[in-house]
Order: sequence, then C-alpha cells, then structure tokens
Amino acid sequence: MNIANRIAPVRVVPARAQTQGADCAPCHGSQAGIASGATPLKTQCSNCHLRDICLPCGLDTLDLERLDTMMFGRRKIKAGEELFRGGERFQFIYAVRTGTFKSSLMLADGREQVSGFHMAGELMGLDGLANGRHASSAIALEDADVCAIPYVHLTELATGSADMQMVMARLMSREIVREHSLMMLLGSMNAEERLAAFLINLSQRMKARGYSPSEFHLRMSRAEIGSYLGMKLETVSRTFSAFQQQRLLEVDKRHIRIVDLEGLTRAFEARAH
Amino acid sequence: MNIANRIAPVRVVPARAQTQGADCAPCHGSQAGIASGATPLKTQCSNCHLRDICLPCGLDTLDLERLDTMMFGRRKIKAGEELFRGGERFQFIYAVRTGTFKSSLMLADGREQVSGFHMAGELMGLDGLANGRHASSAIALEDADVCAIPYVHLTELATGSADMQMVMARLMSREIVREHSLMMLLGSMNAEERLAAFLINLSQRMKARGYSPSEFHLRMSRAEIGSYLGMKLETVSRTFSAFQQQRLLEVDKRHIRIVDLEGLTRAFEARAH
DNA sequence: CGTGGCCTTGAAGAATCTCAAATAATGTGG
DNA sequence: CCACATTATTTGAGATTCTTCAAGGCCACG
Repeated sequence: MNIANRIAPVRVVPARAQTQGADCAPCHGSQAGIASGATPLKTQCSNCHLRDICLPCGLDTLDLERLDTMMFGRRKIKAGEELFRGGERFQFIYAVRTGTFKSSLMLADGREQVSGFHMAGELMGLDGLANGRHASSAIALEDADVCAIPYVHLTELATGSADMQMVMARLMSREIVREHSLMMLLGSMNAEERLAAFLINLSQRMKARGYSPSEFHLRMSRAEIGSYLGMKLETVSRTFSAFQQQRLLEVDKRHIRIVDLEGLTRAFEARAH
Repeated sequence: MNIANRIAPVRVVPARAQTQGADCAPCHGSQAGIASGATPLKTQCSNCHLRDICLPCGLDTLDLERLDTMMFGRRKIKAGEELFRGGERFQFIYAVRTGTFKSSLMLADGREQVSGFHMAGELMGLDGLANGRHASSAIALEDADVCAIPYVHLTELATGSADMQMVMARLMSREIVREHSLMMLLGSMNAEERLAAFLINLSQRMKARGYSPSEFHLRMSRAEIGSYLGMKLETVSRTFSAFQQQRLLEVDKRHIRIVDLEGLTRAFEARAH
C-alpha cells in the first residue's frame, strides 16, 4: 500500500471515483442565502469541467439532473481573504472551482494549525455539521472561485435518493480517512518523511487535475507547509534543501520539480525501523 | 475556549447532545449478516441506558421507534481481540456498550498509529464508508460488548427521515472534528500539553458517563497512549512522573487521580508563546 | 517462584527548534 | 525608475526536547 495515498485524497480503487473528500458542484444562478460576493452565474454540475472529480462524481444521470435543478451560488475570493471562519454559522459546503485554499484551526492562544489544502474539485466545510458551526476557517491562498452549496438543499435532495445519500456519506467518510492519514503523518513520521509524503500527495492531486505531476508551483508558504506538517518553517526549508542535495527535487522558491519520484517515495518509506 | 474540548469528543452547546462521534444503538435480536460472535439479545435503543449519549441521541420519539424496529446484533469481544480490521469489507457501524476499544491504522512497514480510544456510547467504523473497506482496525482493550449496526439498514431508515439523516451526518462530522483536535494536538503541542489534553479529555468522557472525572483507571498501555499522542512510551511515562512531581496527578500504574485539574488545564495552555 | 509484560528511570545521542543574520523578491511612494 | 519597507526564504549555531538504549523493579500468571 502506498502511504502517499493516505496523506490526503486517498484514492484506492477505480481512481476517478474517489479523488478526494472534495468536489465541484453544480453551479447555476445565485440563490437566496448566499452572503456577500455571490455572482449570478449559470453553470450546471453536468457541464462543469470538474464534474468527474467533484460532488457529482458517482451519481447517475437522474441524480445529476436533480442536482442541476439546484441553484448554487458562485463566490469569488481574493487571495488572503476568508471564505468562512471557525465559529461562524454553518450553512454552505463549498466546492473549489479555481484557486487554492487552506483550512486551519485556531487555538485560544492564537496558534494556528493548518489542517488541509484544497484545490479544484475539493470540498470544504464538512466539519460544520457537527455543531452547526464551522470548526475551521478557510482562507484563499490565491484568487479563487467556489460554488456555495446550501447544505439544507443537499439534505432535501438526499432524502429522496439513496445514491445521493451515499455520495454525501462517502464524502464525509473520505474526509475522515484523509485526516487519518494526516494523523499518521504527524504521529509517526520524521521531517523528511512528512515533506516527501506531502509532495507526493500534491503531485498526485495535480496529476488528477491534468497538470504535470512532476513540476508545479506551491501556493502556500513554508510556514503554512510547516504548520500543516507539524514542523517549523526553518525545518521545512532545510528539508527542501536536503532533498535537493539528494537530487530528488529541484527547488526554486515555490517552484518545485520532482526529479526522482521513486527516490522521494523511498524517502518516506525508508524508516530507521 | 477550552482546548480540551477539542481533543476528542468536542462538546460545545447543550452538552448532552454531543458527547462524541460515537453512540450506542438500539439492540434487539441478532440478525443475518452479523458475523461470528453475535448473540441473540433483545434490547432496544429506547431502553438502552446509553440512549442519551449514543446514536439515538437527538432523535424524536417517532424516529426512535423506527430505530427500535431494526434488528441489531450484539457482539462480545474479548480483551485483545479485533472487532474489525483495516482492509476488511465495511458492513457495520459499531456502538460500544461496555468495555473500551482502540482504533489504529497500520503502515506498510508494520508501524501502528493509534487513532482513537472508544468508550461506552461511542461509535466506531465510520471511516469504512469512504471506500467500502475499513481504513482502521478496532481492538478491545478489555472484554467488551458492542451493537453491530448494519449500515445499509441505517441508510434505508435515513431515506425516509431528514432527522435521521441529520443524526448520521452529524455523527460523521463529529468524527471529523474529533480528528481535527488530534491533529492540532499532534501538530503543535509538546509532551506535557499532549498528555494533559489527553487526560482532561478522558476525564470529561468519564464524567459524561457518570464516573468520577477525577479518578479512573486507564485501559490502555503507555505504548498505546504514546502512539495516540505521537510520542514514545518512555516519554509518556516521564511526563506522568513530571505531573506527579508537580502535584497535578497521583499516578499508580494505570490508576490515575487528578489532584489539580486547574493546574493540569494550565499545563496545556501554558505555551512558551 | 520463575517468566514475561509493563512501567520507570538514567544517560547519551539525535532531531528539531530557537535565535540570528544574510539574501532575495515584491510592492510602495516618490 | 529608484530608494525603501516588507515579506519570504535560506542557512548557521547553539539550545532544547524527545528518542534511543539500557537496566532494574513490579506484578500477574502458570
């Protein structure tokens, strides 16, 4: 089993059908309830270029049509802005259309812990159901664009369709599994393994979206990577340098080129014992 | 905000209604599909002493009656035995009735990472939905007794009831939030903070079940605590000793008495910065 | 009463963090 | 277009925390 698959998306069987606990969603016309920033755009899940890796993935034509009847608002978020904040009332689930987000948890003393990075087709906000309030905040790392999916509508839809219910449940479960991987990583890996796992996971997600899996641009800072991986930014930086010296990567600031994927994979399987 | 609340259960509003992503479930009569160990016992959710902290929590009388019509199998597990294993086909969600479990993830190289401890009224197995296979294993830490809840039945029930759907979704979301807390802990706390958080969380869960919050018996070994908290067993042991010297605890092997809860709470809020 | 498992403790070593400084990249206002 | 402020990144060196290795004690069990 490939540990990299456990780091976030977790893709196991047919691939396509499980990109991540995140997905795109139908989008056409804004709707009451969408807070500021809603743009009256008309798009539908069935036409969305992300349909295969997003929410509708796994649904049959009938359910897809029903999804299309929903009026999802679109929302544009500028780099650095919050999509939602921890503690805020939970109303929507958000599907990333373009851009990248980080989600993070706040401690009373102000410490921040990044709990995930989200790219096109991935969902955010699932943690809000528990208490009716978002547990985490979502912040755009670059200018971004999301579908705001009213949770109540989704529930209504699910009431009639077992498939739809299944999809929802699976999405949440996938989020749980994704977090499992992160726990694993935080609980029992060293710096090199963590960073290797992170990069391999990113690589796979880029690939799933049609981008080069071996060369990409990081949207997050060293500090954010560090927070996510449970290490200090200096350690992240040093580990990047180490990988470069081992000729596994070529690093130029945020531009990454994976030179030796096999080696990188070994880097996080190579446990002392 | 109390970080302890973020360590596992995460209880925010009225308390009762959110004990943990785990719950008891109706139990009467065994049913086809329950593997070995099923015992034909007849109990119903509505009569279960765990009903307020388990699955039925939050359901109205009608839904409760519908739950009662389901035939849940009971299963006894001896200390050290597996309830289910990672990779196994997902069929049931399990509610702890008596005893304590640990759930853990396996890495290819054999390393184990404990991802949670589960006590009466808490649910296990929610991570199986994602791929139709359990991602983690559940092992009894002492002789235990569970309700095996066939997932498909639950889905059927949910198809008719928005409330039931809500309950399910909330359970899963709670699991996500619970894991958030662990991530936070693993990602940004030192040994003392981790152990303090762990003990405070345990204390709260004991209290919610009617046991003394200040004096209890640990069901897990130092190694298991260590795995869960991302530290070595020796470090766990040393940290226990340190707390004892600081007169926060009295520790006798697995018997714990919290002498100074306030101090313990400070112990994991007291960050260097 | 011997054996194995679990826990505690010490001492040395390794990994990571902290502090500090230099460099590079970016944006601002003149 | 340039000087300057700001932020992100890299790198070094010492401090700290946690781990590793090792030894001994306690307890339950056969």
